[in-house]
Amino acid sequence: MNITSDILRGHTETIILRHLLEKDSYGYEINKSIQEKTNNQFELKEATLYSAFRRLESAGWITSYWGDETTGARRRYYAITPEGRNFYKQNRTDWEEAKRLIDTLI
Amino acid sequence: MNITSDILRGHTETIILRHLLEKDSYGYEINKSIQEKTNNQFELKEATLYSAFRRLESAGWITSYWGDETTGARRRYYAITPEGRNFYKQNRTDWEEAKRLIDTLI
DNA sequence: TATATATACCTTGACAGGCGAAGTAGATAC
DNA sequence: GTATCTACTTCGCCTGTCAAGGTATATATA
Repeated sequence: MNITSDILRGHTETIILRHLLEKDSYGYEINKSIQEKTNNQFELKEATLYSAFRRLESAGWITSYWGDETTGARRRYYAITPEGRNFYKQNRTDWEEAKRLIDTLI
Repeated sequence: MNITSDILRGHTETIILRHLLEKDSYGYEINKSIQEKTNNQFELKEATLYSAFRRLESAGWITSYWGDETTGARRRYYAITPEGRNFYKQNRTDWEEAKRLIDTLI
């Protein structure tokens, strides 16, 4: 199946933050992880992923730094901030509420 | 609470179709019904509602006709088509799948 | 040696749906 | 006579997704 962009919309940031709760990570790894978790049913498009990083960082919910890889491609790591954690929690709550609302309406 | 536009996105059409499964209806009534069902936690904005009608009709999922009110404001009634019913069913299925996916990711 | 593939990031511009704002118009309440 | 409710409509903005294109390093493979 494929989850449509419109249903995905609004969850991208929460999905990223969820991943960063566990550990600092970088775009490529986050996306691979999403694919694995969903048995390749789902992936974030690169442009979507990286534009979400920009939003999250400028909102203060994540910070970033370059990894010190001595070999291979460079990696930009992201870390969640305390504000990011709160934002994540709020999103989780909103999602539970939204699920209930949508379920009563469709 | 307020469900955000981004989470709403993609469900507007399904919500409308759901309502039309029961009976032919018109914009104002559909919106009132949504407000009642959700205890005023949620409403479709008029512009959103009516632009969704346009999409649904041009896609062949609903048809419309003017009511024969002899008093009060005129009403444009909408009826769901067989294709609309199929589309609705598919959307329901997709939603169940999407819920599961999102729940594993956030 | 060339070339394909995987890792890893980035930018630009188009597109689509939600929505604020504004308008029209008849009916009813006060 | 004026406010409120019913009922529909259009215009233009905003925002998130994504297709398409690009850069660069490392490894496998033919």
